Amino acid sequence: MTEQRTERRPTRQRAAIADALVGTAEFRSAQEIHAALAGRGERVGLATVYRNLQAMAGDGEVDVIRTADGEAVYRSCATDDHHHHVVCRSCGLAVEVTGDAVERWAEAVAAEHGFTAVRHTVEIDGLCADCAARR
Amino acid sequence: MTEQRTERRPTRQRAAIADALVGTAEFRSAQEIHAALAGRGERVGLATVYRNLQAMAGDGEVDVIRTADGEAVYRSCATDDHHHHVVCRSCGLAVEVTGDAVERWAEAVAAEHGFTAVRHTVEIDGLCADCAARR
DNA sequence: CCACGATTTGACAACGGTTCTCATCCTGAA
DNA sequence: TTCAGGATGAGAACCGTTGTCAAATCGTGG
Ligand SMILES: [Zn+2]
Ligand SMILES: [Zn+2]
Ligand SMILES: [Zn+2]
Ligand SMILES: [Zn+2]
Repeated sequence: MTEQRTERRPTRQRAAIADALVGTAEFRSAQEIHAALAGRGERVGLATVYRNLQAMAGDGEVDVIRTADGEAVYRSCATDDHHHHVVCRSCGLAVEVTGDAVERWAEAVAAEHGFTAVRHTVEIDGLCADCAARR
Repeated sequence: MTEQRTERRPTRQRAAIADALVGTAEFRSAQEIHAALAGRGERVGLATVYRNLQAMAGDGEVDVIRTADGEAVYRSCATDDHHHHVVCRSCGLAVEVTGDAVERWAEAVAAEHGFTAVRHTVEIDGLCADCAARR
């Protein structure tokens, strides 16, 4: 359960990928990040992007969720603490939210059925105010 | 927001697929279902399994969730009402759960940030009592 | 400053799940 | 029964992701 911060070596590529993630409020796929880096002149292999992204996700440096069609999208979190997201279906805008209520509910309902080592994923999506207005 | 029950034609294949889903408490992938049907002598094309499965999911007849590696797995729900699942990471056992607390929380936290047309997915996973004991 | 073992990278092949294509088969309605 | 259009199946196509392995890179000890 304890996140073991695997010792990893700092490289230009890793920094570039991390850079591409900061500042963007939306979730981005590995391929989008790869393209963004390429367009910016940063030469980074696609496999490297995938490798680093999942390494970062494993270390909890970034959040990763699955789109409806199964694609993995990443986002650098503002906080290290456990949290969830409300994502706009139209523009991708994502805000981070927390809620003890859900956390406790998840834990309780699982325990109630004899489950242990419980984890959970909660994703909320809708239309942000801007996109709703632009209708 | 209202699920429009698309008029679909009844076929032998559709029935077979629906059959393969009832009785099993675990989530199964399209390919597993296809294999199960084949082994049972039911000849159904893989594409057809995919098509029907997503059609049923669209109509809310079955639940669909994504495994960690992005594979879509389906399960016929015992109830038509909105609910969630607690799934065993080891054996796949799934129990259906509901909770007004989460529903309200999701709605509230989304509205709080200006989001509308809100939806959500909540998946809880852990080790069921049996699997935990079998350690 | 340099040599060396361990990591990391990158180009490309391979993979696996899902979707597309389209000729053929069925179904419900007339 | 006939007919128009939805449904099916076999296989190719798609596409995100992972594997391969030689070459480049990094930290370290000398
Ligand atoms: Zn938006
Ligand atoms: Zn949580
Ligand atoms: Zn179990
Ligand atoms: Zn719910």
